[in-house]
Amino acid sequence: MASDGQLREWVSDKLMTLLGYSKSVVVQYVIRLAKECSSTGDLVGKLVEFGFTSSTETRTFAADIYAKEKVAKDSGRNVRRRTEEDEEDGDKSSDEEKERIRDQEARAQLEKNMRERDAANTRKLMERQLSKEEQEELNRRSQAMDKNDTSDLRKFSRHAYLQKRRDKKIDEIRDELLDHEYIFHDVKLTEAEEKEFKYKQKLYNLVKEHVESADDVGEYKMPEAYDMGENVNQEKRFSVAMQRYKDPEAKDKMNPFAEQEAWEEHQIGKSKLQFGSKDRKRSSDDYQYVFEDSIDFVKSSVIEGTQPEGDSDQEDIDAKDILKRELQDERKTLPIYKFRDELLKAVEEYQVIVIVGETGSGKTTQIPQYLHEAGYTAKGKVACTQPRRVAAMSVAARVSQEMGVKLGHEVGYSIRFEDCTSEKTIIKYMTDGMLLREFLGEPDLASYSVVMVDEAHERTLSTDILFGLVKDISRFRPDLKLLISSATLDAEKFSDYFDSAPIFKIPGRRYPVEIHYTKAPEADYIDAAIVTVLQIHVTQPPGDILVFLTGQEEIETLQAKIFEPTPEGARKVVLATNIAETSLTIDGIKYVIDPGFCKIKSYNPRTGMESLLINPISKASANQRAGRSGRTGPGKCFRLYTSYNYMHDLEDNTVPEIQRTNLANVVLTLKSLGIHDLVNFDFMDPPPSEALLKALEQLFALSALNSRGELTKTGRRMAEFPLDPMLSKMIVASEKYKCSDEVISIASMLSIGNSIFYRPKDKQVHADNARLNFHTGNVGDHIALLNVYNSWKETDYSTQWCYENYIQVRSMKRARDIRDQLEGLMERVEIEICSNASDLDAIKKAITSGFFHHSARLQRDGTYKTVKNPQTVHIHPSSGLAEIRPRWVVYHELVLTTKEFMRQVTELKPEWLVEIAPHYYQLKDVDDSGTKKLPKGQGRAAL
DNA sequence: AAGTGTGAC
Repeated sequence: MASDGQLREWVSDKLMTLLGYSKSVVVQYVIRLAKECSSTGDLVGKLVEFGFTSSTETRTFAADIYAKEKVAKDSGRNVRRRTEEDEEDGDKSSDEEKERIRDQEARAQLEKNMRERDAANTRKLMERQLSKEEQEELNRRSQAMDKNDTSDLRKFSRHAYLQKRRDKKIDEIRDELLDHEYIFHDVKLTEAEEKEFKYKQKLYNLVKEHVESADDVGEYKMPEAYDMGENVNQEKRFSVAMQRYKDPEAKDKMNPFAEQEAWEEHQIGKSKLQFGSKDRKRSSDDYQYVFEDSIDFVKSSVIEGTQPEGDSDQEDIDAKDILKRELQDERKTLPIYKFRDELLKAVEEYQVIVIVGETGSGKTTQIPQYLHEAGYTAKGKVACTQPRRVAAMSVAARVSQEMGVKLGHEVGYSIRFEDCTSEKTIIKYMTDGMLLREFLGEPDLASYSVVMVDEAHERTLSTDILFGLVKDISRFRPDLKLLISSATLDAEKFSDYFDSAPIFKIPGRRYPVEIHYTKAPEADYIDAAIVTVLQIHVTQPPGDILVFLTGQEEIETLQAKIFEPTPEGARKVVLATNIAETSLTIDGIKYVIDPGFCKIKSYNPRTGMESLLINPISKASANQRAGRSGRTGPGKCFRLYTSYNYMHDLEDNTVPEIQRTNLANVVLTLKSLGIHDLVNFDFMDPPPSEALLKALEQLFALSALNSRGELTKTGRRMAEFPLDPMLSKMIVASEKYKCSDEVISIASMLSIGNSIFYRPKDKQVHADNARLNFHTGNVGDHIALLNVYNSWKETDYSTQWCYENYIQVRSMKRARDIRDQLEGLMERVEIEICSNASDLDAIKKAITSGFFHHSARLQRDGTYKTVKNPQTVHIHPSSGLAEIRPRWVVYHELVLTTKEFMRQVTELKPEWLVEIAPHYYQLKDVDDSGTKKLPKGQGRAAL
């Protein structure tokens, strides 16, 4: 054992440089010191005397030792023994005992602190008026205390414990290393020992580095929630939507929609929960995993950037203080400005022009203004369609600013539920679906002089139909100018479709993107993605990573608050679905990882079944993804497939939606526009004729079309509703059953989809119970939805009520919007709104009038068989009737997931089918005589 | 006893 003098020297030489505490040798020594001291402060003084600096660490150290000394009575051991015993179980348990005592102390202290704070808050409350949020927080806290709910406290102390434990473990390693150095510094080690020592040293340095930087900037920190309250603030809403114009570098974008909050919180909660457990499971072998299993990438190509020369990237503007003149100057810096005159000349010369404008070229904001300046608005409005609502809004807002007019006056936008236009409006941004609706009221678009179909390459259902329609009217309206704007890849195709229309190219502002492919195909793309993320992290310069996955299940740990700025020096990894392909832009992304898959919905016209399956993406999609890395600087895209795969296995373009969807609604729309010959309608990519026939057949059965395929009065009324024809028919039929009030509520709820109820993983039982409340009496899922809507209405559309019943507020608000719209349309089709809530059969008959195609009958084996086009199906387990299994059911939709499921199911009396749809069902279809051998209680007698 | 790609009217 070293003398005190030696020890002192050793400590100052070795330990002080490392600012250590709890080194076992020193612990031993200091414990002796501590015994002589009467307080922590006293001990600190002694330590400083001894050679420690008077730092926070020293004070913490002193407090730690002092407390330990009070608890532990064992102080007589020498250095080596103690280190050895540390590894023994017996000592561990006593350590744990100490931890527990400390844990308890910490909890008691915290509880005390919280009570004190609570009391202080109460005093404050009496002194001043608190804000609503503060009051809520206070209430919540005091409630938690009242209920003696110590879960928060436990969490807190557990957290503190883990933190301490981590520090302790790090110290242990360091102690070992120091001991090693101290004892063996002049002893020759075996190779294995040497290796072990080196490994521990490396480990310690890594961990230390990590811990030190994590306290500062090394880790991504969850930002605080962005709270906007109940009422949507227009100014804020637009300020967010227009962020990209204000500051292309801005990284703190915020969530524009208040109602999104609850849902997001729920989602974040889910991901947090799962993150913990996943992390634990893997942590043991992660370290080696990274280095052993790396993926070889081949840099294969570079997508060239496009940066017009002399282009100062000054999009930085602040809407409030900047003069209009400066806005005008800025317009001139856009790549498109140089092509202004050329473009206007082309528009004058040709009726249809295909514009290839890359991102950032300014086409969407500038072209309509150029057209206005050139006088086209004198002859009629300029329409510009967008596939997304937010785009229509934000672009309109920007343009109105540039033109110095109020939004909604000369420049406006029109989207569902929101018409921000007036008689003055000459430039109108709108969603493509909205223009399609306008066709119904104005089949020649007489009030427009120019129609610009933007983002045409996205090939949404609406744009595809618009193509056919605008091409058609352009023949008898030579004064109507058409601009089709698209991405590079399929410009030729658009040109061909529009009778060889000239292609006008405008460069954008894009940085080059390096494309890397894997050398060999990867077996598991999720694993490959993880490895690639780590590889990028270790080998590549700073920049955030975007990973494209197919679904929520894969994402799980999605960081919902991706819009927050990345702390300096940290790297952010964003896991997203293809929502990040088009719908939102995340700044700071430098690396994209593209596993090459996405989920695609497809429709089988033969069975009428929809399915959502994982498919390989298209080349266009892959390039779109790659492009996401080159927005703010040169980027890199890592494709988790080989270049051979890319060249030979991927399709050029994603199959357009029109070829993989139920066309009933499309056909009804076209028919109501007077287009009879659908088979010869000029689709850019014609849908399968089978799908068209199926749609026609369906509409005929719904009596929307007569036997000659002409629109009937019912059909005309149905076309007024922006709904699936079966839902429209249900509404039209509700007139007869005098229950239109209930039926439009049901229709609104059904058209939301299956996002009404939610089941947090930790509260599934509660959520299921809450849901069952709406099913009282086994009324069926449709009536249950009605119950949900009406209950929500009774609570005056309460958000709190939604939380209590595990219902998504966002979906409910949407349902209310839709219902309001439907209510307005009822007047147009002259259906009186009348309520008949007590007669459930009447409501069910109205439902059956729309959905009689979707009937199924129970089989002996407990499965169901659809009545027409027999196929085996099952009631979806989320249905209230899943266990009841009525003999006859009508269902809303059929989805193929793990099985063929009927979603939203209601019991049906078979005679209704013959009564309501005699042209579709004969008595023999609903005859039960062939099923005599059914078990008791399910036989004929049940009828 | 299950499963939520993305839009739009």
